[in-house]
Amino acid sequence: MGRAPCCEKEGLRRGAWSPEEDQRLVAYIQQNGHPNWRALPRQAGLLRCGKSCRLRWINYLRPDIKRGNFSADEEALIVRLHRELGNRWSAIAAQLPGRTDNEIKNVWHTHIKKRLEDGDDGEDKKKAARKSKPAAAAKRSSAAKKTADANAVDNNSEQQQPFLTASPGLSSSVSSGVTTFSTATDSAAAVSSADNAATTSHQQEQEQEQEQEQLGASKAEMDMEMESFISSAEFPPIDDTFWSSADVMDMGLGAMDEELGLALAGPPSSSTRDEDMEFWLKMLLEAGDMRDLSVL
DNA sequence: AAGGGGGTCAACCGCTGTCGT
DNA sequence: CACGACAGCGGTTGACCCCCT
Repeated sequence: MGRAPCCEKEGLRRGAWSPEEDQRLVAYIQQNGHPNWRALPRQAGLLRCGKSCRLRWINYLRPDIKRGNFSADEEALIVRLHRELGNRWSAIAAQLPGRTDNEIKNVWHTHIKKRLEDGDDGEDKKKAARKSKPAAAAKRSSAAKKTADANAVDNNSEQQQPFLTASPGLSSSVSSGVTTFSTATDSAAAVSSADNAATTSHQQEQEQEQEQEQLGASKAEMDMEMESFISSAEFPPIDDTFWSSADVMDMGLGAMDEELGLALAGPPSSSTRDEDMEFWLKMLLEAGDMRDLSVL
């Protein structure tokens, strides 16, 4: 039926977003929401395609975005959900509060998939040692720099900075304050994944139970660690309107745990990424899931 | 010290699903 | 019912950065 191009290409900016553009977009959405992505860039005074604005907001600027490395539990959950849902990244993302489909997709292709394909312990550890610290840290700091730049642009409106780019401490395996941002999409995805879960075979359930037992289920321990971390961490200032508008205060860490659900059996309370990696590798090997996963 | 190779991530592209008219 | 507009999704790409040789 001949679709019109998503936007007129002429005169529209492409590529990396500047701090000014970020601020403009955030300020506009903060004030007006995003009832119409197509019209948004024009109304916000941005020379961007509506899709580009949407993507930028969803994947980077949204106030509830959780940045930093994925914890071992998150990766485990991704593996499990991917086994159940396939490449339905948005559905998977719906089960991981604060994570975006794009991010999960990236992590899958760059970390998890390779690890599962390799199944090579020694090589893995070598890679993990290389990746987990410097590279990842560099990337994070790069993102952080961007935020810093944005902050520098408008120091006066600092308290309005919605960006939740991870502070250095947030790059650890422990997640930052996690909230959910309930959207129609998320709900739909949650419903679809729930449907999917309902069709999960009894055998899979048994496997999951066994896996949970094997994982040691130190959930309470993890909760304590999480709370401890959050209470000690310093978060960037966030405008209250974001929290209220996003309805995020309704959901605390307990709710997050519920959302992650039984699928989440936390690792031993490891505080470093390397330890997470070791846990993860061990878990995969011991859980006997590698047979299934290697097919992927 | 410098260049190449590989890893990572943000952003783009094109397709599909949904909803309103 | 047909059509168009829009949002959302998944695959892919390109730029950037670090490590290794």
